[in-house]
Amino acid sequence: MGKAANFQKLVRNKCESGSITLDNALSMLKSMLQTQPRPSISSFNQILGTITKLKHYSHVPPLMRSMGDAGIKSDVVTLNVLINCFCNMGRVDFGFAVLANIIKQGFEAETIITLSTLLKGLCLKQEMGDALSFFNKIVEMGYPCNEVTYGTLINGLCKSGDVGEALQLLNLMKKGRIAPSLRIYNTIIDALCKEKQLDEALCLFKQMNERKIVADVVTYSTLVHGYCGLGMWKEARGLLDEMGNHGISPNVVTFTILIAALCKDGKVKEAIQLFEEMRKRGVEPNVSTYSSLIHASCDSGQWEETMRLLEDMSEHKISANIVIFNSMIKYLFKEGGALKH
DNA sequence: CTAGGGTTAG
Repeated sequence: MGKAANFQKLVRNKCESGSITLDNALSMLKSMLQTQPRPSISSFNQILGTITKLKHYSHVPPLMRSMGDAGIKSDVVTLNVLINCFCNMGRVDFGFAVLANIIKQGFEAETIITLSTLLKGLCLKQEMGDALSFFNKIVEMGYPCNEVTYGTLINGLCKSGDVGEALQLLNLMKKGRIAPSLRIYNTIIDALCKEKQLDEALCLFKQMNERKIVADVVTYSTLVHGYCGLGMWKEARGLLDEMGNHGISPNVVTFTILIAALCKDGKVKEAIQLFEEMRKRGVEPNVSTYSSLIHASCDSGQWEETMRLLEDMSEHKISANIVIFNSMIKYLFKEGGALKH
């Protein structure tokens, strides 16, 4: 293997190690700028991509400027990383300016990645009208939208509260023979549940089965949340058992959804019961689980229970956070509660 | 090497 290929492999291994920090990446890139002969652009891309994954978006544009100063030529991948960073920094407008450069180099099959990235940028800014018309433009110009393109827009619509439009897009992609993935179904089911359109959500759940898409713990947890939101405890509990029959174990989030809902409805006793059940089943609670229980115990004036839960938390090496302290402070200052303790 | 989600607590 040649020296250059070896180097590229070294960079790749380092970036994929999962333990790389921003400083590692920056110093690696810095030394690469001084290396002769120049490492390939893909090695630079790899590092810029890593910095992006670490969410240090604002570092990328100046780094690319110093690469340009050092005479290193960007390729489409480099520019896509740059656009992605601009989008995540809320500067989708800068992203579109870079698009002009890419289009000057001619259209390529992978241009759809650039366009999908920009679509995400518009969604992040909650400019859904612009996002929809940009999507239509992409279609009009004949770019082959793929599952990710649809997924990006569907997620944006769901998060902005427009599930209706999201459902229309789901149908559109089916017409275009693009198979919706599990993540798309999970996104829409979650949005429907939050809008209390449980029937619609269950309809999609059924449709998933027909399409041989296997629901995961997120799908089930989302539906449990939906049932809880309507106070349908029996159904929520039933689904918890049903997922087990499908070989999917409820996790800490699934249990916390149910526990929180029971707490909110004043069913503290049942919540504690479920809390104990999850422990017996080997699922460890997290700070959100405790938060729900502590809030409920404060609300019902059961200070001893609150203290017991706090102790329990510290035994499990979980620190209380601002949410938990808020519940306790609220209790201590209301109705002279602080005087009693 | 570049694009999407990820369900929970006040």
